[in-house]
Formats: sequence, C-alpha cells, structure tokens
Amino acid sequence: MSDETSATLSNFITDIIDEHLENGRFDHVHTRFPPEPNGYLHIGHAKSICLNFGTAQQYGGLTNLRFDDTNPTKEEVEYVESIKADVKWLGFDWDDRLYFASDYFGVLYEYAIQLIKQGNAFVCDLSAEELRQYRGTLTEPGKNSPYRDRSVEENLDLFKRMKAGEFADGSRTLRAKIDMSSPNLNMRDPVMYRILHEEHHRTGDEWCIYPMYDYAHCVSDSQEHITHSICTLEFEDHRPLYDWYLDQLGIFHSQQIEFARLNLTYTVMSKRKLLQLVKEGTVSGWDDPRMPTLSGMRRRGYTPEAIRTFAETIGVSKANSVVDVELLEHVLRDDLNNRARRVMAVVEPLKVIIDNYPENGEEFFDVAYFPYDRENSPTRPVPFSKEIYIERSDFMEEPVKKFYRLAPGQEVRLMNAYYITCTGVVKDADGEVVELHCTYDPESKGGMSPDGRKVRGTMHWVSARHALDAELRLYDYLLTKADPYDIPEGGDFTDNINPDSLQVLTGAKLEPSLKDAKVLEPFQFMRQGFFCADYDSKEGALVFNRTISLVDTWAKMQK
RNA sequence: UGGGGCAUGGUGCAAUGGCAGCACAGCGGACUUUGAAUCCGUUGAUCCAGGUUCGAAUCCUGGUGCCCCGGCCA
Repeated sequence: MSDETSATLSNFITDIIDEHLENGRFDHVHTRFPPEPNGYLHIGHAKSICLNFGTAQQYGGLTNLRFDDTNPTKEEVEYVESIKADVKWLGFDWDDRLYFASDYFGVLYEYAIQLIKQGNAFVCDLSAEELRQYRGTLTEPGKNSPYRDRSVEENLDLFKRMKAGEFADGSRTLRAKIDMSSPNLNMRDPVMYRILHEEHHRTGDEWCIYPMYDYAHCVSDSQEHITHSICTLEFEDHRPLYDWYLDQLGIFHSQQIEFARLNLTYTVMSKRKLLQLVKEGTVSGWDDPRMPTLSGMRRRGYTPEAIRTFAETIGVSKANSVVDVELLEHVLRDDLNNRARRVMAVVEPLKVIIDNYPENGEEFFDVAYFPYDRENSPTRPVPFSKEIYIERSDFMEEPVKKFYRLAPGQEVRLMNAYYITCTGVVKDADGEVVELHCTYDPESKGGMSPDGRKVRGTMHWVSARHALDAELRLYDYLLTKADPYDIPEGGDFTDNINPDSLQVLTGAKLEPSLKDAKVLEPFQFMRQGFFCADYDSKEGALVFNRTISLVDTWAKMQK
C-alpha cells in the first residue's frame, strides 16, 4: 500500500470536472485557495484547502495560493504569514505559485478601461446612500444612475482622475453597466472600483482605487488559468456576474463551483467572531488551544493528518449542515492512538505509602512506549519506590458497585510494577483523604503474579521521589451550546461562552522521562488522554496541554 | 410567483431508474497489564401529495420546510 493521502474521492465537484474533461471544456485541472489576509485560518478553511489541493492532486493538477487582498482597510502582513505557515503545516505545497490579487491591480485597471471603452462600465457620482436607494429592493427593480449615460471619453477621463487621486474617498465609483432591473441584485450595475486613500500592505500608496471582490476574483482566476474556482454557497448568486465580466472581457473563462461551508457543533466559525474573542480577551490569542483556528489546533496537539482525514470524512455537498464535533474528536483520537507514546502521569495526585517496601528502596522498570507492540517498541526506565502517587479518582473509600480500582482491602495492579492492597486511609481534620497505606506483593513484580490470580483494576502511578511537577491545561468546548446561535432574547453568541473551557491544574506529577518531551510532541498519558508540551513549557516549569481525553466509558456509566 | 440554492437514520456523506449503504454517535457482548484501543453484533432514514414506469431516493407536477442575496466587505 502506498500512503498517498487519498483514495479517489467522488463528489458533485468531481462529477462536474469529469464532465468538463469529457466534453473538452478543459483538459486538466488547476485550482486555487484564495484566502483574504484579514484573520487566521480555521478548520473551515482546512476543508476548503483540502478540497482545492486534494481535488487538483487527484487529477494530477496544481493548486495556487492566492491572497485576495483587495481591501487594504482590513488586511495585514501578519495574516499572510500565518496563512502561509498554516497551509504548509497542513501538508500542502503551492511551489512557486504564490500570488496576490494585488499582483493584478495593473491588469485589472487596464481591463476596466477596456470595459469602459466597450460601454460596459461608467463612473458614477452617487453617494453610498444614494446608490443604496437606486438599487431597489429584493422585490422591486432599481433605477438607472443619472450618470449611467456619460460618454466613453468622460468616463475614461474621470476614471483616470480617480486613479490619480483627484477625488475624495466615497465620492465616485466605477460601475459595471448591466441591468438595474435584474432580479439578481448583484447584476444591478455593481461597483467595480471604489476610492480608498489607504496604504496597502503590498502596493503601499501606489493605488487609491481598489477593485471589488467580484471584479478582481474572476479576473485573477482567469489570469492564473484556474479551471475550477471553488467557493462557498453564498457566492452562487455572484456566478452570473463572475461569468459576465469574463465574457465581456473575452478572456480565459474559469468555472466557479460552490459548496457548503463547514459548520461544527460547539464552534463559531466566522473570522469576525474569532477576532472578537481575541480582542475581548476571551482567549489568549488566535492560537489559543481552544480556538478552531489551525494555529490553535496545532498548539492544542492536533496533527495535520487528523485534520486531513476529517476533511475527507465529512465529504462535500451543497446542503447546509452541521458536523458533530465528536467526529473531529474521533479522527483525532484515532490518529493520536497510532502515533503517541504511552507514558504515566498523575493528573490529580494522591500519595500512597507502601508499608512493606524497603525504606530507601528503588528499582527501575524497563517499560515499552508502545505496549501494544512490545517487541518493536522502544522503552524507557521508570523508577519505583516506597512512596508513589496515584490518581485521586482511582480511590474510593466506599466504592460504588463495579468500581474496580483502589478501595480499603481491595487489590489492584500498578501498571508494569506490582499488585498493591489498600490497608489504611489517612485523613485530615476535615475528613479529606490525604494519604493511603498499602502493602505490595513482591511476587507480582512486572504486574503479574505467578498464581495467576485475577486483578480487575490496573492503574497508572508515578514514584513520588522521582516525579516531575507540571502544569496541565485541560480544555473544554468554548461554548456551552451545540448551536452557538441558540441565543437568549436580545443576547449574542458570547452569552454562550463556557466559563470553564480552561482548567489549569498545577499539581500534576509526571514520570521523569517526560523531562525531554519536545513541544507539540504527542503523548498518551495512560488512562487520561493525549497531551503535548505547550510553547510555554520550560525545563523546571513544564506545561502540558490536554489535546483530547480518552473515551471514558466509566464516566458515562456513572451518569 | 423577487432571484438563487438545498431536503436520505440523531449527525455527516453515498446510492446517478434495479436489494437504501458507509462513518460518527447510541445500544449489547467479547477481549484487555489503559474502564482506552481492538473485535463481534445491533437499533435507526428517502420532507409531503399526486403522476410516469414492471420497478422511483433518483424522472414529472404541485406543495411544504430550511439557507443565501438589498457593503463603495470578501
């Protein structure tokens, strides 16, 4: 088997492509991913990236990365850098085909002049407010602009002067001359250029007029000979305009195809709202591990493979839908399960003293990192001694039915070490359990007794003397409701923010081998979940993120 | 009758006139030195009404429901 990312996928988009290939409209496939650099990429963009790069790959074609940077008031270099890093991290390569819509400002301008000369565009002096009134409504046609019939010469002169900076922002626009009575509002003489005396992150102050999306996007696609321009559903109404520009200009005609964007339960997916969370300090930044951004998910411990598998699993269609976040979690666990080394870490420690173990005794067990494949697994030494920590939740003084873990008089197995039996419970003045006394069976070394007696409970542990202290960051959904927009009267989505989405545990105890854990390297803390060291982690001040907990059947049974 | 689009188990996606299937979730069991993973089994769906056809999720007609569109944003 080759490990090529994808089997052949079939969906409504490949159906269209197949048709184009058969009828000769195109003889190859070339797509593009066109982010606007006004925010960080999120899991919804990942769907689009995988779709664009994946589809082209499937047909032996190429994919360009093109920044849609036609609005200097919102766009920043910080965003273009983060976007490039995220696309690469996801595992896709645009080679030398990195483009910007701003690369085409020159040709866009020349084509605009052509359109003016053809009588397809005119300079309009209506204000934004007037323009809105002239546009009409959903059910009533609009009215022609009083400037619609200017001569070609006058339009040319005015447009050049717009470019030359002679007019104030908002005072004039260049508009396509189409049909003010079209039932499609996008065709009612849409604005092509607006005046914006604004510094652009790439072109500086070279321009003070900027093209609108509809005009810039189709021409950009055409310039790059993009065969299939894949975008989201809300642009379906724009397709006639997309086609109109290309037809009037008589240039290479890309085919726009629309698909339904990703929605996830318990997740807000709009860049505007994510920006709001960052600005209001609800999260620590775009890369906060609770964010659905690629940078946040990366920091959280997601792998690119998991995200790609997810994109493949959810498929693509034109039906609005909401994917259950549990599916994302499933592919994450599945991926991590196959790659994470198993180690022991106690999240909420409870001290255990093994009374019959030698006072200063110490021994090291050679433990496989991959217990399901011991023969081929690398190992590390794990120290054991008289005092250890176990998980607080692994002890119950009065065990409920089917509780197989530690309880007074009950015997359990310490993973890879010994069987122990609880013989005593020490409490503080408040009745809180602070310490346990146990005895161990020396015969059970390694975790099996010669008599073969059954021990139901198997627990992880860490030698107290050798333990590493660490801070653990446990994450929950950022929102309390599956539908972020299930909002109380008069509120907004921030009313649904989960106040407990971040839980910081400072007293965790880790096995010593974790001292050398590399940032973002995935581990499974056995019986707890998958964790990775955070960017903040330093020697002597370790910090681990819980990427995702293990499935917890026991917890479900307790409900 | 503004225009455009979409309806298949709880969720997402297949089936392109021929036995409605896959994944997740759920439920039951086996196994287990992770109450994980794995394995086995299982509940559950074609928006409605007509029509065409030997046969309709698929084609036709008429409904219903949901989404998008009135930025000089993308």
